[in-house]
Amino acid sequence: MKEFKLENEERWKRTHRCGDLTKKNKDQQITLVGWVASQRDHGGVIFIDLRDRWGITQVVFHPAQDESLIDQAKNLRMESVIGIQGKVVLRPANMVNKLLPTGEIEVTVSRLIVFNESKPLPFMIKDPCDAIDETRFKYRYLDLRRPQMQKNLFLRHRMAQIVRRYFDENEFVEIETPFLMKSTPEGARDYLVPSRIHQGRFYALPQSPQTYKQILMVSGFDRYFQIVRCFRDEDLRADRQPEFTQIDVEMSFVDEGDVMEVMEGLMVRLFKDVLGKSIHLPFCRIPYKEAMEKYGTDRPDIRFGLEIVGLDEIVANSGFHIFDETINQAGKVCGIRLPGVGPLSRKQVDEYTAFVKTFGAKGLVVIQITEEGIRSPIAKFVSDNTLQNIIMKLKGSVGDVIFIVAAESSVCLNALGNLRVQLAQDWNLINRNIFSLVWIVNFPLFEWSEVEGRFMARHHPFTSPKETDLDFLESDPEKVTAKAYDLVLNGSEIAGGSIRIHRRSLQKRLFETLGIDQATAERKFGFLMDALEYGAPPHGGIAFGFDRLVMLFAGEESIREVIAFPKTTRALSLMDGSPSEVDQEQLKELGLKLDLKDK
RNA sequence: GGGGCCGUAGUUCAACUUGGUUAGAGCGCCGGCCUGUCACGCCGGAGGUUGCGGGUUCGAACCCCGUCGGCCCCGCCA
Repeated sequence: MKEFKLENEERWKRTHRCGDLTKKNKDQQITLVGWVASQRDHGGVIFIDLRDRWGITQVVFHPAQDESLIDQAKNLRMESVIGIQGKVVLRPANMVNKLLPTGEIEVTVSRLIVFNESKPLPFMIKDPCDAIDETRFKYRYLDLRRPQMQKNLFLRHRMAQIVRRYFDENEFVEIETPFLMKSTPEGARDYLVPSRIHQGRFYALPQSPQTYKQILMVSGFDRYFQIVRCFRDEDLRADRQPEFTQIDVEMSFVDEGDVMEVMEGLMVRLFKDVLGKSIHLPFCRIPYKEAMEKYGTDRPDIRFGLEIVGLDEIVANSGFHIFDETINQAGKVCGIRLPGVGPLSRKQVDEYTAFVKTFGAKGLVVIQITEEGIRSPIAKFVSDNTLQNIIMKLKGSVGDVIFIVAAESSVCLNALGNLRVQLAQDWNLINRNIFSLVWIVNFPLFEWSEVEGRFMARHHPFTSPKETDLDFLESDPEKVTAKAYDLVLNGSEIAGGSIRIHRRSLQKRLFETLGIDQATAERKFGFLMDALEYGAPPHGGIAFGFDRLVMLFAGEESIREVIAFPKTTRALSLMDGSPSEVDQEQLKELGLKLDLKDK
């Protein structure tokens, strides 16, 4: 590798950026800096595509120029960083590159400096990237040079700015809350941070700034927001990272409708300013119960039909023991109808059966309505009458395929809810041009946890019950509805919030129902309970999953595509190698000893 | 914690089903040619601990077990 000198770098201050030059700049003497995006050596003339954040400009070396310049240009490698000085010239009409904004011109180079040569690359900087994820993550700095990744991060930036402007205009104040906070019992696993000064004690990284923002309401800030990192030590998914970004919002003296209205305004603004789309207000609101029954999930994608239909009455006492048994054990028999694409092959049916089994369903009953008649493995077990009733209830006609799951109620709905989405994808039933925004409301406040053997807060333990349900809090917790709301975009939960409890007495009752004894509640949440006793206003709020929102706006399938430095599904950072072991000295200073699980 | 797919040259893949001579190809890299390309083109060349460890076998990229890593899903994620 040749040495080069960086003499008098001032001279290499750029006059333009790589996306700037057009025929208006004809004959100007200019300086550009950037990366070598491609080098095309024709033996005589040499072309370089010079790239920076703003674009690409073709620069040309002509053989008439001095030898050392040509020699340098010949040896330029991809992704080396260079500066050039030269003259802007018009390209001959038949050489114009219509794909480039700068395609009408090129720069005839008279001077070249190589700021830094690049080694041969592990992969080409191009869209789409042809490297596997593992390689992309290891060389994330190269991956982030790709136009698509830059575009995604610019989009993320723009959305963050719009969010800030919107809330600022509406008199929300952005206040930073601590990253080092108290570990709390409920919820996800905490990331812990050992304290050096107080050995044996730990901070936790926030799962969300929930308690702080409530306390800011007690302090009278009335309207708060923050674009803030949150941390949850749980297993990862395409839409879940251990650290992720939330748009956190809280308001005082509001009810559910007030919070939703402000958020609808934000969504309207984002859709208009980012995507140029108008969306209709107010968003449709679906009660939790209806969402579960019709779509088998609390985050329904309503861009397509395939709604779930209950078949309990029709198949009760049908003589088909799987149906009968399910209903006897208080389970559910439900079906969905896939219109007009049948009949399906044996292989397709097997695949869908395997699919519902991953959600705990024991099997999948398929009824195919064909020109030749009805085909179904259950035809020999149930009466023609029952079969006809099922088809009638689902409004089936020739070419349709009906899928039925019989199982414990939540398993049945969950399996069909997921099958519904899978079918829509497989059979192209989703209109990609539509954005469906729905509020899910009237959530149950509690959920019975088999694992814990107690009721758990479905949202979080500070969520207010509806006043009408207060009497059931102790007697029949499952009946209590929460003042909670989720916002769902195309089947993705992008925000969730609630009106909070603002009186200590009610908060205490809630902890009791959750099986958190008074001492524990006092120890873990005493500061919040205390605050509620000093003039806490009625308040509520919401939090958006910012990464998911950006992902959906970017049309990406994974939030890793909109996070600069993401973790893998094993929560590793392949670029910097975190998490990593630390020196004994560091542990000692913190008063920690390792007691590792045997492998 | 569980299930599925995957790991072969710098890189992306093929060869694995059915074990058998020297593990192939594209891109990149190196050398040569080329004055209008824009993923330039043409000719030639180098480049491999088949993730790692063990087993089966006369013989393993291929079969088996374990392990590490990537992706997707279930559980989990107040």
